[in-house]
Amino acid sequence: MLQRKQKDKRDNQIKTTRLPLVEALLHCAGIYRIPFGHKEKALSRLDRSLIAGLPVFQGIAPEDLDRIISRAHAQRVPKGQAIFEQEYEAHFFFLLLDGHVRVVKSTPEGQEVIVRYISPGELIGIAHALGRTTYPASAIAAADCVVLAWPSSLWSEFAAAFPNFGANTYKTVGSRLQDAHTLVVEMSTEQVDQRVAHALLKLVKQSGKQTPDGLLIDFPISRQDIAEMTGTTLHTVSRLLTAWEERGLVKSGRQKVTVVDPDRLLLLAEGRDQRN
Amino acid sequence: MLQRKQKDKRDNQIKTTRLPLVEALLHCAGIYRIPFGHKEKALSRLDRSLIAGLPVFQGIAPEDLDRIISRAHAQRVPKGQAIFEQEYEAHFFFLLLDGHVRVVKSTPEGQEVIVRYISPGELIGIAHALGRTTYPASAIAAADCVVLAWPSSLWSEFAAAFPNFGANTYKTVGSRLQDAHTLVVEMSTEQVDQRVAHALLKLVKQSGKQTPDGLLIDFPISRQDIAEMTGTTLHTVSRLLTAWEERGLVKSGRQKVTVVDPDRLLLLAEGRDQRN
DNA sequence: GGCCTACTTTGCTGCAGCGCAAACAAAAGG
DNA sequence: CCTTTTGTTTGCGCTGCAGCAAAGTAGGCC
Repeated sequence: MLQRKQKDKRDNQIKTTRLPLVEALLHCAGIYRIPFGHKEKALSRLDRSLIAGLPVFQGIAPEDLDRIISRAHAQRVPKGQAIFEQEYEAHFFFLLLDGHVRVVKSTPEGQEVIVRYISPGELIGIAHALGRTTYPASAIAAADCVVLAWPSSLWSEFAAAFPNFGANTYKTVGSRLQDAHTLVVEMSTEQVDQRVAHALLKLVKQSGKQTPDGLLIDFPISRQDIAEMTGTTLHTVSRLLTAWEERGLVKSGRQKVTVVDPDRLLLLAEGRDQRN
Repeated sequence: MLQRKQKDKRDNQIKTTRLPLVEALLHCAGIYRIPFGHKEKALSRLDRSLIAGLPVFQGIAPEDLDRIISRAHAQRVPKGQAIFEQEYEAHFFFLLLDGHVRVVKSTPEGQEVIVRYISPGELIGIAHALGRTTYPASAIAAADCVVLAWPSSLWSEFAAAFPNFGANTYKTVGSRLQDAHTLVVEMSTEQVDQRVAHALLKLVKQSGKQTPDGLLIDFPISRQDIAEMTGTTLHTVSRLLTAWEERGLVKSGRQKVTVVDPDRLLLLAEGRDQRN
């Protein structure tokens, strides 16, 4: 397909240095705050009752949930930093509380492919649930993030002690497998414009925020990112977006995309577009 | 990428009619045979002791294994027939005992993508382990097959009663997720020739049989099949194979591919090929 | 044996979209 | 405020590969 010469800019991920996990570990107990650069991030509202509502913890008794959460460490990850990196020993698994994360696989040649985006409430780094001891991909904070981290060794312990927890994470793995397969099908059968359209629609579905203009993708995303999701180049993505903007399908700016007309974009994604 | 006009020949899978599951159901007890067209297929050697050696049943007590196997029905599937079809209710899950199966996803437009090949000993149709009630893809016998079939309702029962069974199937799902992700990366970053080379190498690794000429892919596979694995057209695959045959990398005939020089093919797959 | 069907080969044409290059614009940082 | 960095736009040429067409070939089947 393409042969993007290494990763245009964003060379070698200089910014994404490995996180010292010691830093910013706050015990989850009652009300607390994590200082977050200029703004303070109040975690008080992300208490047990809220966490309990997440799909991962569905069907788990409150006291069990307490036991699970009490073993976690909260951690903040500034935009651009790695939560974990491909091929490293998977010492921890994570729950994203706030922010957005992109999961990236790098080829030996240094090209990068964005496998998926993670939204708050989802698990990441569950390498052990896949029967691995190393992370199969890197997780980079697409925006400032807050995560809960557990030592990986606890994963099997939790899964054994709380069958629902195991079942729920496996359900996650299952649906990710299906997503991956649809992606393969898209990559095999669709033209670039359809793939990009599909990618935008997925992003909007996953984290679209209603604005006067339309549905805004709620985290910074560059042309390069979209290119790495769809197996094309940032140039082509740029051209497509400007063309679509002229047609009133989307509206976009620096690291920002708003889908104005999802219906027509869907038509385009499915190749049932009248013009071109 | 491509835009293969529907599925060239092999129109609408006329041959892959749905199987009457009633037919050829033999209870797994002791030594038995399934008549198989011209040749008789002796299943006597596929008895418990052999089945017990499969990864799926690792760590399961012999008496539990008996209980599991006693609830299965053996079934033969002639080449070209579907074991199950996409979108149908997943009433059964299967264990492939003999033969080879291709897992195919069809797009609404009628294009088909081969998601993976299944070898003997692997599970298929485990929709319930993915949290689905319908099959996400079709499974077509690439050669005459023998499968064990269980009603899907038993899956959760087994997983609960025999933790190892559950864990092992989840491990399967996990590794399939990883395979799918590598496939996505390949589709995103590689040229057609690299993708085809990688596909051949995977097939050979999975079911290569040593022959005087080299490693033969041990089931009938057409140019069209390879094209559907790699997101290209049978024409391009044909051209590549003849070119490679001239260079002594492979040897191929009708529905038959032998990899003569896996090392040089790997170089090509990784784009470290000297010429072109 | 001979027909028919399914698979394969090969040439030619066209174009989607990549590679390269260069200018621009908006943040960030000092 | 100015400078630097990082993301975006746009033009142009080139090519990998799909699309089309048509002929050749191997098996299956009667």
